[in-house]
Amino acid sequence: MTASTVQGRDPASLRRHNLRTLLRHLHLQGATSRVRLGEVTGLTRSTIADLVGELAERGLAVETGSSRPQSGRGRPPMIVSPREETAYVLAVSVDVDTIGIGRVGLGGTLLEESEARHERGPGDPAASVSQLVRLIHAEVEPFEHAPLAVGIAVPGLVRAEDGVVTRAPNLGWRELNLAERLRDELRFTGPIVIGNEARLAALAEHRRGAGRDCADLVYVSAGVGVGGGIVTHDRLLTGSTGYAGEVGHMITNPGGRSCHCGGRGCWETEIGADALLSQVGVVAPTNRHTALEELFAGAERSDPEVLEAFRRMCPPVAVGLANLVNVFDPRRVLLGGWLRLMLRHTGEELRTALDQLRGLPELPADLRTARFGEQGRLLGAAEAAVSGFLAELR
Amino acid sequence: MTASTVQGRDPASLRRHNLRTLLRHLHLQGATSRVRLGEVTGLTRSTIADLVGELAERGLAVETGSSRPQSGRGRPPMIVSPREETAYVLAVSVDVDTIGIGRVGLGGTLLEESEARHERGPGDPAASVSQLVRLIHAEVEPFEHAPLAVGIAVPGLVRAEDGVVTRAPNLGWRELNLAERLRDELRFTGPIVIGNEARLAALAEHRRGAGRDCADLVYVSAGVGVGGGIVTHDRLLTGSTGYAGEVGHMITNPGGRSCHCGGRGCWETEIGADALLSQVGVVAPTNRHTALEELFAGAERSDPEVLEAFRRMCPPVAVGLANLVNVFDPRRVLLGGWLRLMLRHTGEELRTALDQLRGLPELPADLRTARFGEQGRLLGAAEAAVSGFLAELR
DNA sequence: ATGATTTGTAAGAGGTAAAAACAAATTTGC
DNA sequence: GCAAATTTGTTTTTACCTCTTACAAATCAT
Repeated sequence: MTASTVQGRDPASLRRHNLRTLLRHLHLQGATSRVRLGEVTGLTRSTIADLVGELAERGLAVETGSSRPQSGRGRPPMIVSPREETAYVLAVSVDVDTIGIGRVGLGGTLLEESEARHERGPGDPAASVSQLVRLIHAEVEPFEHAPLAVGIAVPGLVRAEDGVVTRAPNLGWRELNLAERLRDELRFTGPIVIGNEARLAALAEHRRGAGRDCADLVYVSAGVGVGGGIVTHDRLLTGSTGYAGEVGHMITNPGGRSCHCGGRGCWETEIGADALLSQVGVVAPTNRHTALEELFAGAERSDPEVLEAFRRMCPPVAVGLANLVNVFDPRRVLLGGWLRLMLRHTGEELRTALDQLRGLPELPADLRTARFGEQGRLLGAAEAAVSGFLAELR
Repeated sequence: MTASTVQGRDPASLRRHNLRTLLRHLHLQGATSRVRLGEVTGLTRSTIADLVGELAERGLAVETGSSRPQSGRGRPPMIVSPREETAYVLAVSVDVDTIGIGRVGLGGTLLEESEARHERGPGDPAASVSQLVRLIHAEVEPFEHAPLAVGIAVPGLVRAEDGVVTRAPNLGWRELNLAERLRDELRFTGPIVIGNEARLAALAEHRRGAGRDCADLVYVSAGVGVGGGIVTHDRLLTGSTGYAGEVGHMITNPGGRSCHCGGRGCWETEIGADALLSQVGVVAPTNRHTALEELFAGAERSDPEVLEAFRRMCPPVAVGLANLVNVFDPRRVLLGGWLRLMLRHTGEELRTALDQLRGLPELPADLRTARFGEQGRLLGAAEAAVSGFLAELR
């Protein structure tokens, strides 16, 4: 993400700004009539016609003579739609064991998706990088047009100013300029945007999920660890080093156990997978993943033991949520991972615990389940890629 | 704060944008040569000349044939300065017992300041409003020109979208549209911006204080209560109801005492004035204010008993700071109120407590004392007023 | 004093969007 | 069916803003 200097200076930048506004609207709202575009942007019919013409020429939009339903009388309007065939981004989700790739059209629909085992070298990102290059090439190969941009979700810290992955402990990466390495090996000149997976999942929820209408949003997802992302003023929080929104390391129990981050009493140690599993009597499982799957399955069939475990977890979960709500004052709080199950099955208890902790009954927190599960990070990577493309649009 | 629709649409809005950019630069950076303005904005000499001409005509800027020191050879540049005499804002700080008013010139200097006892009615804001009107009129009276805007700091919750004071318990206000009431009684058509005092103090630190170069900033001030404000991406956080940044009600001790907010274990109950005073053996003082003054005086002369109290307060203070740092990842943390004294006298202990709690030694928190004390909220109100003026600039 | 350098000024050109006038497509009313 | 009303698209003209270019002014270096 290169820091764009000034928004608008000369007439040309004014046009870029208007083109961007139109494209962003098409991406987020989908097919829109020309007239509606005019109302939204404040531009006149003639200007809209001109701008849309340019978008069509560039292969970013298509105009279709109005589709079916005729609402008023007058001449039926022309409908402008994002052109997914030629205008798409590539979304990549790098995980510890797998790499997911998706092609997402302008407009936000996931056109294709594929997954591969992540063949990574010990501590050395070289193997990962070259596998990424192969996978991306394979994904783009069948299509005539190159992607507009590439977005990559990574389980690690990403410095906002330059997109460098400063630390990804689970991958063994440190200070890796992934975008630069990929740009060199990929022969791709468009924007390559890197982001933390949880932050990108939050972005996906904000743009297309359960937080579409919320300018201020807190997203928390509990799995093995506790990740999250925060949107304020319709923007994803990054902080000065990309650590912002790393809610798992709030200190919710100052006297608690020490955390792998080096801190003490982190939320993650209180409500992470191990804490949850210990509530059903599973301590130090041989395979944490399958143990969790079993627990989740138990929740689905309303196993009383599992529900009781959820109930006992409500207070520590509520402490963290109370903190977040009291500091960020979000319009909505979205819960992912197994917190979704908790909200669904023992939501009443969770809300009660939260209300008791934080007071302010006239400003109740709006807890909801996140819309996307595993797919969130991929969709978020796509959204970040689109934003990157729009930012660099010339 | 009326939500401005689009940034730039037509050529006229482009000019407005450029005028705004120039004015903002002059306000924040002070006198600047024309050439430098061109470098900063990317505009050409001729355009700068034109724009500066308009600013001068409007009484917002003055051009002075270059002052003294000649650096290079060529023709000496013309210097553009904000014109404080005609371009100023009014800053107001409404407090429980006093009302402070200041005249702040474009450029940020406090030109005059005055204070009056706050004569408020019981629960009814009418008396306060009419006193504000009188004080503001008296302040503006001697000057030919009306202020560009008015900014008001209030000890209460201010809804960001419409500037309504939703709750100010210490004043007995609820759902008060202060801006509207003042606009009617004041016969003033310019922007009137209302903000929470702690948030505005944070803004002042960001724009002119100890956080000038920080896009991400956490400000915490402890007095009787614990207030704060948070800046991210160079913007003040407001949240959906203006509660964002109300750090005193983070829950730092889930098992702690109940707080007046209705919550439990709030940071404010852990590190507020009463908690601090109890550390020096003062419980339920007859006059909390004078007891605090005494304690602070003790700190100034390094009274060992007071320093020991500070030391004992380090852990609970550190818990809240660790939370904030881990969630916001700020470039810097600014401490106000008596936390300034704590940092100055027992900073070593505070930093140690913080580091032990939060781990991440490679991302150390940068704790600093805030620059402004009581004056911060007034200067912040002025900054908010200038922002309001720039936003409404036509 | 002369040339180099930097900055200010003025006139003309280019690009962008708005305004106005007109054309096209559809519904409504008869 | 046909005309009027309505809405939208298209074309032309106009206005605005900034840039480019050329030239003038003010200072320093030699």
